[in-house]
Amino acid sequence: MVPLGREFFDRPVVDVARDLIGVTLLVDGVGGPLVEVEAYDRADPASHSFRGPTPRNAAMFGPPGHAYVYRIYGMHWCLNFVCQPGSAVLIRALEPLHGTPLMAARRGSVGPRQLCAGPGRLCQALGVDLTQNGLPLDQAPFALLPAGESGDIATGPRIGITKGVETPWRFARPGSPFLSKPLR
DNA sequence: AGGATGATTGCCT
DNA sequence: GGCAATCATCCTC
Repeated sequence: MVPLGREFFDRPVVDVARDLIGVTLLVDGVGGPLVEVEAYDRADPASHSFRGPTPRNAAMFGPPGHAYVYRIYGMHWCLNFVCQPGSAVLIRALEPLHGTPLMAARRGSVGPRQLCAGPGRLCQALGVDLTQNGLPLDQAPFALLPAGESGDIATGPRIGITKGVETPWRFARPGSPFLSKPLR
């Protein structure tokens, strides 16, 4: 198994995204196995990095294996894992397994499948905001635990974008009840 | 300096 | 299924 340090992330972003399915993400001990992610890279019109570095996307051009957090629609946070320069993996959904009472307290009264199904919901459940932007993923508050077994992985078009809509860079555990949207 | 937009979510019909 | 919320960012003038 490839260790989840810098060398894991210093690879083509699509390879990293695939390999992240099943990896357990914890933020201060709260989290679970990733079931849905998306890849974005420098040559991709849907990516924040497409038009080059700016203050907001600076972390995307920093070292691999760090967090890139940004605010979307003026109200939600989205968490990414930075790979090679200008590329990152958007963390879209995970299976709530560790610290679920704290997740529920943060998310309000929603069912277990709604705790971390979507990038904004996941950040709310795990307490992610701008204070984690740029932090290394191999140190507290983050922890990444290698996947146990590599099950099936489905691919499809990414969600919520208006450019690059055909690019099939969404990766998910097929049939998982914890996805933001179903994917075969 | 001004305005359109967004890697979303939840509430309404 | 449709649409409002809500505001920092970034493009255009």
